[in-house]
Amino acid sequence: MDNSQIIQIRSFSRAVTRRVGALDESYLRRGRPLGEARLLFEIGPEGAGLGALRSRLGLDSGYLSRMLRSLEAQGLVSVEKLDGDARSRRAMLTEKGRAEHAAYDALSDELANSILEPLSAAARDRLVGAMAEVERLLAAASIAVEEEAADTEEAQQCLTQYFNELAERFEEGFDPGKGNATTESDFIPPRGSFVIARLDGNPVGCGALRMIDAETAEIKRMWVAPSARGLGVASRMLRKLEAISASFGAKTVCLDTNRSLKEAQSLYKRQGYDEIARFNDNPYADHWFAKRL
Amino acid sequence: MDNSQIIQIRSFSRAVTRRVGALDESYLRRGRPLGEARLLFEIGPEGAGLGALRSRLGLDSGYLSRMLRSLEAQGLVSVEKLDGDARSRRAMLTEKGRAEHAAYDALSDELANSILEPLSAAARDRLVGAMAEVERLLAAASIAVEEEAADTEEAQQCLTQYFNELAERFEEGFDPGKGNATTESDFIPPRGSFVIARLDGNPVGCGALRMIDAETAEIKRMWVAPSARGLGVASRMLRKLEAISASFGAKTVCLDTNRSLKEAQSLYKRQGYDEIARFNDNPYADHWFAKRL
DNA sequence: TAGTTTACCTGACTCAAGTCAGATAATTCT
DNA sequence: AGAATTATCTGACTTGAGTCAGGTAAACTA
Repeated sequence: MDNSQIIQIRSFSRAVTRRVGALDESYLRRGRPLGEARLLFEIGPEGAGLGALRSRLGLDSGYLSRMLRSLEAQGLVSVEKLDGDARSRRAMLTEKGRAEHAAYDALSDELANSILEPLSAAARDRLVGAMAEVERLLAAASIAVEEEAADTEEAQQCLTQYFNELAERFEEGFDPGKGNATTESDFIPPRGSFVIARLDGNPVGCGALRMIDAETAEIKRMWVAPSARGLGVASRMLRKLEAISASFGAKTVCLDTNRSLKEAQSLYKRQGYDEIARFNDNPYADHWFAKRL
Repeated sequence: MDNSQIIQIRSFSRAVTRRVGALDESYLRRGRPLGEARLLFEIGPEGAGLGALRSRLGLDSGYLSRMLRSLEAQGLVSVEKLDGDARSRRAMLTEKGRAEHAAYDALSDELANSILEPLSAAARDRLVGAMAEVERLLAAASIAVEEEAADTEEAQQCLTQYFNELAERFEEGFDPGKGNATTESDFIPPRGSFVIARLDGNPVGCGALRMIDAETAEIKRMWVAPSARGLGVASRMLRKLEAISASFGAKTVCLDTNRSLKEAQSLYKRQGYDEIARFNDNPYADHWFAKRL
């Protein structure tokens, strides 16, 4: 690993916690413990269930309860029984609580503004652009690719989005039923596998493989959500699927793709796949690739 | 102010404290209170005077003392009388303390590495580049331009660097004495003024003005340290000097510049200065500018 | 040389943050 | 119906972080 990159990251983290970290401390500035301020902020104008608050803020139930009593005593929050379940409760901001919430909001805006204010318009654009880039790439770095079952609701959501996109992009349209001998039951180990890429728990991509014979795996269903493209998610999924194929005994991985999926073709070439002759009768395939593991 | 920029900054700060903030919490991971860990880290392999530690970490003297006793008890730190002054003391890491310091260092590296690891080489470059840009522009945003006396040691250091640079850049060389009727005593209010731009307390630029008659101010000594160029420091100093000029009753601000200082000329034009006829006999001046306030 | 200042230390405190072991009431399971 | 589970609450605790009011010895100042 490039050492100068590590040094830059450490330096960045120091600089940001020093300069932008002040933004967090602004919560403190309204004469309230940080914990209560965060809680007030997290409850928000719409209110929130106590369970959700506990898990989002990572609080002990006793601790949460005590802080809520304190906020109630300050007249900022009311806790009401609501749902069908009379055990679970919901915290809501009172009138005064909403005003307080708005004040924190204004403070945060003000602090963000104080960062922009000294800069020229051009420098502001550059700063905001670079922040967006950092945020996006930090998100990319926290994407995890894991083997999962293909029949869960989330897997199905990925596949639906994948099929919708194919229908939109293929010149000839796309009908999932047509000439498609593969089903999700092919993606169950050890005859196949299914991976999902997740960002903060939410699926942002999927990919599948099935063994077409003892030494050959076929990659299918490679899809990345539009919001996560350009971050290397596809190649990470591909590498994961190749590793799984190898563990199933595959010596070769092959796949097909449509002429309209240009990015996919260049990805496969970049990852060491060579174009080969047609090896199946998929009516939507125009190019066929293979790679020896 | 552009609201989408403020939203981006707030979103950035949330993302960064969540993802990189973990880097700070790594200090906690060695089963030691954060305060002690920070202190250990700040003492560093070379050791540090207690006064320096107090000011750098912003600690109460009693608090520091207690933490040092605790680190001593753990065998990580020794505190010795050293300098001439037998009251002041110096904290040094023991052998064990240095090992602990190195362990924190390795932990930070590891965390930085864990951010890079999932990314492709191209994405790493982009992330690190964007981090450098953010860091640089956050620094720029924290630069403060203030009116100060021109005869302090720091002001003199700025001017020395300014003159050295002129000597390097002017084709004809530069001799501060030659044809230079202006001295620092001209930069004392209300006949003149001097501003210094500081980043974290360190001077990174200066500029001066003197009134050449009741309604005309002249800008002199505009200089920005190479490390702080391209961040809009010069235009901020210029605006500050114009505001001061106006408060002294000036209706017009004028200045001269050498043909080799291209950035300066474009800055003045950008800021609304028009080129005018020669108004002084400065042998190093090739262009003359003026702006009505 | 006596008084003041400085650099550090000690003890006694406060307050925030968080943990843990039950208690209580509603709900679900058998 | 009775037992187990769940969502929340209460009380008793620990630990960290930090403040404040002195105290001591060395160094400076008039």
